[in-house]
Amino acid sequence: MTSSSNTVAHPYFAGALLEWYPRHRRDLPWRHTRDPYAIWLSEVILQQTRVKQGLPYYLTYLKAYPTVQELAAAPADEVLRYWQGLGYYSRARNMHHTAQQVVSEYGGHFPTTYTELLKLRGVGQYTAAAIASFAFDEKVAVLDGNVFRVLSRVFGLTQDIAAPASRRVFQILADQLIPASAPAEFNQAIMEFGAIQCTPVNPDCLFCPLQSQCYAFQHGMVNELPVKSKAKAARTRYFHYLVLRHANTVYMRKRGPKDIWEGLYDFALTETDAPELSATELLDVVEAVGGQVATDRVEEPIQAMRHILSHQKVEAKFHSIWLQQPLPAAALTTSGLAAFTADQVENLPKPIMIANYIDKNPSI
DNA sequence: AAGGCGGGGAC
DNA sequence: GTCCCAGCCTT
Repeated sequence: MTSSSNTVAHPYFAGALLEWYPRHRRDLPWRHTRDPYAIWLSEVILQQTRVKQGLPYYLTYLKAYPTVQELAAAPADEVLRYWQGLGYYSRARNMHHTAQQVVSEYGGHFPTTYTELLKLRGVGQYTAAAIASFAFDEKVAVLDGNVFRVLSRVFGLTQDIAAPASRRVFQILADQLIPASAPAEFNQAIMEFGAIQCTPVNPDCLFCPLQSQCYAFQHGMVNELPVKSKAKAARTRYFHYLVLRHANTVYMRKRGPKDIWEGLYDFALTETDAPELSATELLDVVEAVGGQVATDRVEEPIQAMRHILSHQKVEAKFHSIWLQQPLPAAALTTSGLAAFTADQVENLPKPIMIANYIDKNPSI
């Protein structure tokens, strides 16, 4: 615990935020609804995602699936296809599962309390608090990256915000600060304040309404707070994609669990510990999936792409390979590959790197 | 408690 | 290059 003087709730904190909010808030579509479905949709999309990036996806989903019933009834691949490019794809899979559960077990109506919302898949403490307060006016404080930062600076909390154990301290403080008269407004206000004014870099302290009560500003520690331990370095992986083609089809396969891009489609793949893959090894892989390389079209120029994720760097090489014959049925079962036309490929959910490769090679 | 899981934008 | 974003789930 920190010294008690730092954690005493300031009487003017909520008031200052609630005064600031209506004068600075952005006009965002999910702020015009009390529909728990729409609010849930927006909150799942905005997990670890900036408003600017998530906004078009929100509009897309609400148009494609205006109600939870329509989302529940949609094909899983279609739900995932709309998510393409947004990342953290388990959010889309969990969202689909929860939509079906809300329809089948809750009669199409979302739970109305924090505790019940927390039981839904893909709904954690933040999202449950957001829905409970925004849709049902429950007095429960949200804790997201913005809130951690604002509270850390204003109240001088030096706990590592990356450590799960620190959460308790921030939650207790936030629960003291949130006013019973305006829980939804307070939650919106503190997050918006963090996103617009109390930013991670170059916060606008000069015109900050909390300046006089901000521990970090008064102690010259704005750039020191919040304390956050560094993420460990990303590992590098070497992917060799075999873009197997025959006639007007290309072979793709759905990626499995326990690796990146679960449920998305890419090509036949072999992974190595080093950047290189010899021609012999390449042909071995083609053979392993039951392919016979056409003698006159062994390989087009190899294309290379690099893709950066938070936790991995993927260096991919694409080998375009024309097959003499379609892959035999038995090989398809073993490899998980299936033949798709260009139109079908367009509608498959794909990692952004694969989508980019296809865009650069329109012949597929 | 720690690790896995995306992609983009700001600096 | 680094950091972080309206986090959640699994181990």
